[in-house]
Amino acid sequence: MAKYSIKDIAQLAGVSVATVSRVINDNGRFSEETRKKVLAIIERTGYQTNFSAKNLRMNKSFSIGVLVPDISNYFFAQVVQKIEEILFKQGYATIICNTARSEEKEIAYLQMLESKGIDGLIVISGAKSFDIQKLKGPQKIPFVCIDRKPRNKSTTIFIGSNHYQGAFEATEHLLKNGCQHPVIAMHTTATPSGVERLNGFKDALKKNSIFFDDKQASLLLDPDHTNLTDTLKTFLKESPNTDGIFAINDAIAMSLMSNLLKMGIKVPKQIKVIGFDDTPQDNYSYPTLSSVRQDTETIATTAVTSLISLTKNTNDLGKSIMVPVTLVPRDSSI
Amino acid sequence: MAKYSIKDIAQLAGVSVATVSRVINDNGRFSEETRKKVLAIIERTGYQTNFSAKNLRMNKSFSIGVLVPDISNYFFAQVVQKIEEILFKQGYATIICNTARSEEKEIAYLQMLESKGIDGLIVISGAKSFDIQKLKGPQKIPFVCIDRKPRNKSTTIFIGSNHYQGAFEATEHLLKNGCQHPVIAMHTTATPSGVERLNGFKDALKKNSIFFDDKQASLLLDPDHTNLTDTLKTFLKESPNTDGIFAINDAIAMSLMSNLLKMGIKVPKQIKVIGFDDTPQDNYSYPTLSSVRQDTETIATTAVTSLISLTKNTNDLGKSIMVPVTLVPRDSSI
DNA sequence: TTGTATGCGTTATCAC
DNA sequence: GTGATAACGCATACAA
Repeated sequence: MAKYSIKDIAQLAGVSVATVSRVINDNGRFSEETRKKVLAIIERTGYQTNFSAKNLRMNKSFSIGVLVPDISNYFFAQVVQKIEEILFKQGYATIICNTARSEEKEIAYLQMLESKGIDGLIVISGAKSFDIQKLKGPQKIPFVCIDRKPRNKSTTIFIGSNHYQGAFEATEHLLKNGCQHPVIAMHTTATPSGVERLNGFKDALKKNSIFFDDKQASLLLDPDHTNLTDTLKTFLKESPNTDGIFAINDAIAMSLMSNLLKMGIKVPKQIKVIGFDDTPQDNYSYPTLSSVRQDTETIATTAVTSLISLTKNTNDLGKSIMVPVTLVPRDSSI
Repeated sequence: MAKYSIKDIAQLAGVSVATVSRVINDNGRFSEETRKKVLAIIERTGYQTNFSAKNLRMNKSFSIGVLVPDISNYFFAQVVQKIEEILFKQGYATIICNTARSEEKEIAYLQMLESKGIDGLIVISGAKSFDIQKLKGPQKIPFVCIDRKPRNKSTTIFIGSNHYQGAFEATEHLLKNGCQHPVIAMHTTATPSGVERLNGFKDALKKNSIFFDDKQASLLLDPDHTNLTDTLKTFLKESPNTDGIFAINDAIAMSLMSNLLKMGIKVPKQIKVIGFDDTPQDNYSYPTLSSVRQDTETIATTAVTSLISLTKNTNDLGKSIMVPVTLVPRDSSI
């Protein structure tokens, strides 16, 4: 026997397909007796809904797409994992789209997702602003942005950690622990979260009456960490007073810290270091790395909830949601 | 105007739907003139194939499922990323299924994937053997296993790193660098790859005429790393001669190393450490962590190629493919 | 070379 | 409370 269809079930149960459909979806009226009868047959045959047919008929696909720059980044992976978990509970499949930061791939993905008739889209991070107009179809798919600037705010809901707060607290933490010349280490290309973190850093300095010198206090790194050692050495020659580093993420913090140690500079004694993201490795490095933890759980939950609500009504469009972060002090900054 | 259908295109182009379909799929014969005409309309309207309809008709979904225990594990993330990249190039969507090591979730996922009519399945790791019989449908979906033992070998293609070789080389590396009492650190629950690594470790000892004492030479850890510090201390008390640790993955290696340092034990001077997976953090820890690199690129490519070939013919069923690994010595073991 | 007609499995409308 | 049937968009067998 090939796969059972609703028709087969109807036949076996001695009812019509309409009735079977009603029972399956608990939609409309039917007697308790037929309900039991139909359900029994379904159980016995192992009948499964054919989603392609259902999708076609209902113009709904029960799947949502997730656009992410790099799934092997711990923070992204964490968020995607949570998103997927929640979506699955709600009956949605998650189609993962790793754009590898390529605009071209992003467009190609968008096209495919649209063709598949996805019910919604979650866009995570990315340097350029996200433009839903890239979709060809007339009716735009609902989408939410996590740490990614939308081209047009009023077409989406924006969710992100309070990067500003995190950076501010991290910087003040350095100052309180005695740093007089803290610097910020970041990538040359800035995501929205990166910009916010920079602002938090600057404002913490300002509040403590420390002048922010663009050149002296910002250590700019290649995204792929080439020549990191050289860049660091050059920087320290030009900013010899550096006694604290706020790194925009843990990967940068880690690699800087290990380079400092190799150069014979003691962490945290001579230079204190603090990162961002609170990756598990922070506990295992030597010294252990201070960091700022993002609440991935809340971010993911909020994103999914917002998206689902968008599929039902558009009241929340234009909203912006900020998720608090927490400072996690460890040995590298104390 | 709502979304365009093939019917709309036909109308606009002044041909029949059949012709449009033929042009779109380059299937059957049609004149160059009509081809151009139809394509022009498609271009102008932004028409996109409705996959739900296509799937229903062709009984094919152009999407494949990936079952993975934990996407935030670096190795898994890496493999999934590559798989997704290759699949996308071939026109397939990747549905990610994070089982969180739960049997229950796995079954639920399988059901959903089957309902969606996925064309194939890639199963990554997992402690229990994978049983495709969990699927309810009559015709079984083609699938391949990466580092996961299938219940029945002849129903799949198995792909995995040469864990044995990696463990063997890592252990010999420790011995060559002077270790006399190396131990293996691993989780209490063993995946297929874990078992292979243990075998490699044992055989390296045997080859070098070192007796493997189950108790003295294996450091068993909780998968969630609770009480790791205590476990390590107890172990070292009972095996005080320990001068080298082969950790079954980098996370374990890292956390052991940091604990050793905290206890005042010098790495690599007193105890050498080597891990597995070659995560990026290995370069940033202090000391940098020696490891064994898995060739995620080849693993992913092989998995996808095998799966696609399975969808076309079943000749390769039962095959087992082993991907070489490479030793990456760093400071922690020299 | 092109058109007509059918059916894939489902839901929803309408009639009974 | 239940059944018959149209429609979703597409590919294809068969006709022309």
